[in-house]
Amino acid sequence: MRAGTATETDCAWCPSNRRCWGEALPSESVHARREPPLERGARLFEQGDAAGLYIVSSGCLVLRVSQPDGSQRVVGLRLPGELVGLESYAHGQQMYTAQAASPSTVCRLHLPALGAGAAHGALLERLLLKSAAQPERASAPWAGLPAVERVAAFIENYSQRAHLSAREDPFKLPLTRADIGSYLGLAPETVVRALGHLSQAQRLAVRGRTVRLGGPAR
Amino acid sequence: MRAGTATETDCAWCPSNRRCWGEALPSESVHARREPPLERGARLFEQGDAAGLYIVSSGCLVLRVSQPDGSQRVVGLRLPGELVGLESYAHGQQMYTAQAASPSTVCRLHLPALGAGAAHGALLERLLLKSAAQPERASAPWAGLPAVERVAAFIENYSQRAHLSAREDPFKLPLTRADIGSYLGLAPETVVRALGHLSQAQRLAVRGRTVRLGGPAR
DNA sequence: CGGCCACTTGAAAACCTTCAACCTATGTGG
DNA sequence: CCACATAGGTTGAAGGTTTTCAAGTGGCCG
Repeated sequence: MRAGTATETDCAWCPSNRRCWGEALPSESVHARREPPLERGARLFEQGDAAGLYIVSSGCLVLRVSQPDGSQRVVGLRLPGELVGLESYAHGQQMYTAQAASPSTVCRLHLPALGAGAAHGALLERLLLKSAAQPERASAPWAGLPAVERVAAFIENYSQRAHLSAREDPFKLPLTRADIGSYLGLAPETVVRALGHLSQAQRLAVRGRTVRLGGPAR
Repeated sequence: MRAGTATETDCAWCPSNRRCWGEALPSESVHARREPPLERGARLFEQGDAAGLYIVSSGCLVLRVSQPDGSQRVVGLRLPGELVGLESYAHGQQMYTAQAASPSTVCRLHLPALGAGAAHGALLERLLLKSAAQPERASAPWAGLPAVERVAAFIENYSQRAHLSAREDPFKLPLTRADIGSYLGLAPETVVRALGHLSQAQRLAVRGRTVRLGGPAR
């Protein structure tokens, strides 16, 4: 799939650096490695691969996640100037598979071993800004799922993010049904009915805003 | 809505710093300003306010965007240890309104004037990691919209991100209908029909994967 | 030319939204 | 302390949208 050799360069010397960084760069500021071109369909990395951060120079990458049930979903697009694989630095491995949707070129950015200190402030600063500007982060993983599953995914996600001591402890949702609906793209009534179904299927216990994961059985 | 006084502190001295940063901090490393507590319903900032970056210490914030048609949508949640307002540093102003869903406390992080150089590498590094770990970025703005609008929003968004020279120029979508559908949470057939409707309404011209924005009229 | 893949179209079924009514909890003023 | 007002929550039925299934078309490459 991938052929050719990678070449180490400084972005300041790259003719297309404005597309990537949006401004002229002082030399020595951003060190990158241009990867061999990706033909249509080639994969830059797979979900689960070792962490690695890239910036798209030309073309277009599609990001896909494999779901537990074996199906795949597209969770993002990356166009020139956008970052690919940033999430991997927080999770230790790639969170999605990146595949070229059209012939593409990318450069690998070497994050100087995180923790090495204040050495590369300028690069970090640029990356942070870019990251903040990035339009999408693995967009709504529940898009396309039936309403019941969307609500279940939301509750599950919430309970993980809130640092709940014991998974069995009941907790209180701070949101109204209308807010949950607005967040998931569902009508409030649908949220109510979905919670009802989940309750009945013993996947969780709901009373008002109080929720407990896993029915009496689990 | 907001009462009390903000107090400048160093996160290293804060009893709850592990919740925010997940590890012990060397003193002098992260300087923050604890804001007065937010009661339920209080707003930390409004969409359009001046840029500002906060970290949630306790409680829960809901992020809402006002849509052109006047309606509001919930686009995100922030729980303790998560960042609020990061996007504002890339866009110059807050991209959403942040409101306390339950009584909450937040600290404001002072990003030393961006561009000031490598001074605060450690903080930048932490922020970048946090940003990469952040589960959601203003999640799918098209959730809940009818299929036709979702597809329209997707095409519009794509054409803006690709740096297309003239808005009238036709361009080529690198994705199949199935991929677009997977991304938007729609069946491929629905994407086809939606494109048909948009074409017929002269909102865009589609032939195969070639698209031109705005009908012959615009 | 044949095969494959993407794309398109139609009809039935499933799902979700909408509308409307009603219920429950909470808090306020009398 | 009770009556009432309000906001959130719940339930049912009708209607619209989307999905699914099935069949057929078109382009590209061996």
